[in-house]
Amino acid sequence: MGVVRKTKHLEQVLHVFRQSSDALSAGMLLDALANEINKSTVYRMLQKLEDDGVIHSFLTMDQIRFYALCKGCSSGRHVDTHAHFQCTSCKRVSCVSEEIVLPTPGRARITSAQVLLTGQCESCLS
Amino acid sequence: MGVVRKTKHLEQVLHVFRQSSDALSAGMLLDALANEINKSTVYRMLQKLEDDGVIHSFLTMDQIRFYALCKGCSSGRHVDTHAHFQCTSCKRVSCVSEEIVLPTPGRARITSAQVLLTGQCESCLS
DNA sequence: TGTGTTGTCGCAACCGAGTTGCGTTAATTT
DNA sequence: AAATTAACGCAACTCGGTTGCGACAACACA
Repeated sequence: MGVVRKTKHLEQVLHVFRQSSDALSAGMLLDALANEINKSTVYRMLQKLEDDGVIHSFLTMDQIRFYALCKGCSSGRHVDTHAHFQCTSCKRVSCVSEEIVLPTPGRARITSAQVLLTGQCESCLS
Repeated sequence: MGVVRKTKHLEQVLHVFRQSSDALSAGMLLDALANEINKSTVYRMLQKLEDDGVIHSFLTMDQIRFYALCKGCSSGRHVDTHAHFQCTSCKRVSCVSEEIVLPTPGRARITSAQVLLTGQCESCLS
């Protein structure tokens, strides 16, 4: 499965991701595209891009899914133990480059991990 | 603010939490109470209990908020850098006791952190 | 023990992120 | 150029969670 056709809309979405250094939610994408693309189209596209490993997603405290075109992930193996940071003031979400050492509870087999830091970013503090 | 009256419902909810070693979602609580308590009452109670520091909450991969009456948190200071683990098979969520060392991105001020591990638990593996 | 205050409850309607079914449009194959 | 079918738009839907409001009951005080 995955993305098989290069449509105009796909290019637009990828362009928005490349422009932005932050992670984006579906709503932010829709706004950025000035509602040129239908809501369900955007959701379907994000889902496919994630299946293809082009982007990865995670949730913030207010239950909204964010998507990011992360450096480490796109080229080869998937780096999924990096953290994400959301500023409570400006709501922007960014990837934290540092790797994190995570514990393995009992004898469970961990397949994925997500770390979300919340607080105030540098520019909102000043 | 916070909980100021000891109602029958409050006792029931706290009892369910004490019985269970896992974290619970609002839906699970409603089921456990066999719908004796109204949905909005449960949500309002969970919100207040969280404000009071009696329980803490976090999100799982499928965007559902879970609540836990955690050991470290209830007595004195709030330990919020412990992880949570959800089994993809049985959907149960538990607290991971080990503390985690987290990075501080740039000059941001981190106020909270949540770590979610996903995988298969010991009993679902066997 | 009775009465007033007000926190809590149940109900029903609502909100918003995300999903789905289906008929149409357009990218790719031949 | 025609056929195929992935991707699209629309509208209706799902579901976790919220809200406004009138009714009820926990607590304080007499």
